[in-house]
Amino acid sequence: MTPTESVRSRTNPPIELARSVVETGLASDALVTIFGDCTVDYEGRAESTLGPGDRHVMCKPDGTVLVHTDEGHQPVNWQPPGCTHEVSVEESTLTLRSERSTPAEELLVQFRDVDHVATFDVTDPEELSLSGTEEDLRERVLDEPELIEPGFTPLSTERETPAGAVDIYGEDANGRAVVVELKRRRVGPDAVGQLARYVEALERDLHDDADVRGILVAPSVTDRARTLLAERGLEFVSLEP
Amino acid sequence: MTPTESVRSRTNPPIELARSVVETGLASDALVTIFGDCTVDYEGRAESTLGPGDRHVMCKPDGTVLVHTDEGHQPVNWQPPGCTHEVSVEESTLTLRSERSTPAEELLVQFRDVDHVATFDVTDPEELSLSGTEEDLRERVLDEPELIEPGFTPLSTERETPAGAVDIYGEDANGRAVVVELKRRRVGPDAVGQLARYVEALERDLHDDADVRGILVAPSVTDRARTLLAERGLEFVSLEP
DNA sequence: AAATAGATTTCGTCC
DNA sequence: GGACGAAGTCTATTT
Repeated sequence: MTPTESVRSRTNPPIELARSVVETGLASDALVTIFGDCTVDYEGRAESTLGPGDRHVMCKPDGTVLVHTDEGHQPVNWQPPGCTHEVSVEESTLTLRSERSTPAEELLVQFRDVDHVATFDVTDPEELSLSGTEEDLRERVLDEPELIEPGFTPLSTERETPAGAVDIYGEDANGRAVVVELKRRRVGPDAVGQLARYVEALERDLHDDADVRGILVAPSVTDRARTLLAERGLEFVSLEP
Repeated sequence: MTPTESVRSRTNPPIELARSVVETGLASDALVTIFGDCTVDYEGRAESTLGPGDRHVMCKPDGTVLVHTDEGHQPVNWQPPGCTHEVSVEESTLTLRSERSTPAEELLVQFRDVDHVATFDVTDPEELSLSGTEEDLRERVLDEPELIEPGFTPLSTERETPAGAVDIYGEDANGRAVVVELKRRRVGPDAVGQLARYVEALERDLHDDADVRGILVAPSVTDRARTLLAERGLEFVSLEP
């Protein structure tokens, strides 16, 4: 793939040429971008309208659509992967329609002016290598169980309980059952509730009246979470990710 | 703003020209896009590396950076608003560096080949108008409290408890305190935990041994959530958004 | 397709 | 700036 094949772009294209470039790009599984003055309407899980303004629209070959303004990490409107796109010209307006079912959702972008159109053939063989996730934290604890406390012995990960899968299930130096809930960031009340559900479920599951220890492992906790931990008789171990 | 002023783009630009266009765009608060074969390295709350491949990079005037592959709604790498960008050419490699502090994070994009560069002046005076949110649901319930049950009387929204603010606080036909937790989608165990915390906190707050009803209002609940509701003595009312 | 929880979640709002 | 919860969250994994 030579560079001249990989990119086709036009600045201030006539509307019919813009449509043609976009249509060809979509049909050839290219990544297509359009910049111009447009309105955006969405209807599906919710509903939204967006009056005229300059936005950058990206259509990916997997059916994703992203509409970006000049601000924010998040697109102002979008369509998730798997949607089908359709481009047309209606009354001198370049129109992009993206739809999906389950749930039924439709995105409509109408360009009063198209300033720029480009299509890109994308070759990307690489996978992202990410570290510092909760899974990395789990592996570290399994390698060094004493990070939780001396004598802690992991027995299984993803142990199933009626309340869901526990991050790490094990026992302490005294043979008491221990549920460990890992978080890579500072935690609030939600994580305490999660841990409490696991502990409750496991106590019933074991149905031998043996109480189960619950340990929340995270860099830190909020005040309210700390209070909840105390109320529920749960413990906290500080561990940086 | 005429179209010729709003877009400056180059396909297969010489590397030094690419740098110049990007730098000028960043300096003039334009939205800048680069497409080419690049590697991406991130270090901050987590760490990641991404080997060479074709990606679309967008720099927004608010300091956002988005790196998109040909798949997925989410960028493969990014930097949130507020970052400072720096572009340079090092050993024939166009390099974009984006940094922020609190937390310290850095994104490094290095282009082995630049296929396309464009800068866009964005004029966008409009705000998104969105409906079908949880807030809309709350307003509907306040307008028609009988949607919860006959005789329900809302007393306040955002009522503060030691566990956080309750969506709707009110009383039933018998004058019993009611906590309503609203969700616009089908809910799982987390929402039940949230409601349970509010009910508990309120029962203590009122400290008159009067038990408090907790009602989860959502389109539907999962099986596990339904079980948890029963265990906690909480109720469910189905309401479409 | 549903369920469950993580995410470099981001975003808004309130304190 | 921290805390808390919503989001058209998305995404991966498992059932």
